[in-house]
Amino acid sequence: MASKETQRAQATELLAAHLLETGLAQASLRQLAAAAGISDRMLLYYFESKTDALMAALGHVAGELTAMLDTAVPAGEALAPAELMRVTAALTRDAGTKPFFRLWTEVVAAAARGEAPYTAIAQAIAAGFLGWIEARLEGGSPETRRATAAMILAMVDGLALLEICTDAETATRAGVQMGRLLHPDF
Amino acid sequence: MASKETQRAQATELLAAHLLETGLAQASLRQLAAAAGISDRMLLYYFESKTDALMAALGHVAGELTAMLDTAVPAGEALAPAELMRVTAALTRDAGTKPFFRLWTEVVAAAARGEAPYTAIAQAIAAGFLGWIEARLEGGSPETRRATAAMILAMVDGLALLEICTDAETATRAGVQMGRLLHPDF
DNA sequence: AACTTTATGTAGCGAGTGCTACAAGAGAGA
DNA sequence: TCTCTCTTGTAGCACTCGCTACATAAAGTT
Repeated sequence: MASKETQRAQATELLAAHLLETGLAQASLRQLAAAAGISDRMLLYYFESKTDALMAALGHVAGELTAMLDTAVPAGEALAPAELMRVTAALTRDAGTKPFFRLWTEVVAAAARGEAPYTAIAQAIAAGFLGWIEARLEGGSPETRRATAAMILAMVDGLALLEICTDAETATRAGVQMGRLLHPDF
Repeated sequence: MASKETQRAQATELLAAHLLETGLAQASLRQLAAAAGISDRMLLYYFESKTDALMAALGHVAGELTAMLDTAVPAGEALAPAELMRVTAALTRDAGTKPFFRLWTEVVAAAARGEAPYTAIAQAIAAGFLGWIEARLEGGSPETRRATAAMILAMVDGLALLEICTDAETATRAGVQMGRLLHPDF
């Protein structure tokens, strides 16, 4: 018989996969439990609350995404702003990372609504993203790099939003146009 | 005694004000009714359904915002992409329009979750925004203008999102940095 | 074997959701 | 005045939500 920790870990992975697949809309206690192959009663046995379960699952998701991003652009590399923006924008459109950014958008959206657990989660993940981008920017003062990193994150988020309320092609063209309009050397 | 249409119109205005103030999170049938100063029973007498009421209220909000934007940049003017982006980014940060963009973000967010009424609403409003921007862009082919307009909308949305998951100052700096990195003449 | 701790199922609570059936009051036309 | 339609209140339905009380089964522990 597996221990509580083991089953919690396994449930976390299943929950993460379920969130990536179906989004936050299908995230009631009973739906999450079904996705993890257990009863809602047991979900609340492995986790303190629904919030606890969501935080564990979203943390797991964030870890997966970070690993993917690190593979695409290792920590040692440093790129010019325009170049890094092109790379990150392309990453956003990549089929492998798309579900992640879609889910990320939903988390920020929930934070926008002021739903309690998501506000903290969104801030934590955003801070992680900003750090990731900042570490891969070359040149400039720390302040400039931070501002540029924030700009890149805004653009990536904006493109993800655009894809929601228009269509994939419009978003792609917007990303390409963004690359064109940037100073290539900065 | 006021007619049904009159009371519906008055309720629409009150609902719009309530949505601008409190966001979509406080938009249950009973909460909306309370904001309009009527019973939920009457709300469903003036409107066919909650969806109907929301669409009317959000349509009213969109009309208000369009009027404000038209005042800031009249329909006749045409600006260079970098300049229009600066102007729109500044408009986003303006105290008067801020509640609108905050609500707009929530609507797109709900659309991202696949909540039925919001998907259509978000698409309609986004199309309106794109048209508004496109009409104020100078030069370039229609395709280029459309792509540039989409880019500007993505940027504005991205900055609004950034403000949610970081802070106002970071978002402001990102907007400023965006202006710096753009080709001034395009 | 007796006992304690851990794991799991059953059932349900109280609150909130969008929405509706029913009836009573109000106003207008005959 | 007598209908007849329009307006409004009361009450509640069927559902979902997160969560919990209670009981039992399994597994150590002594």
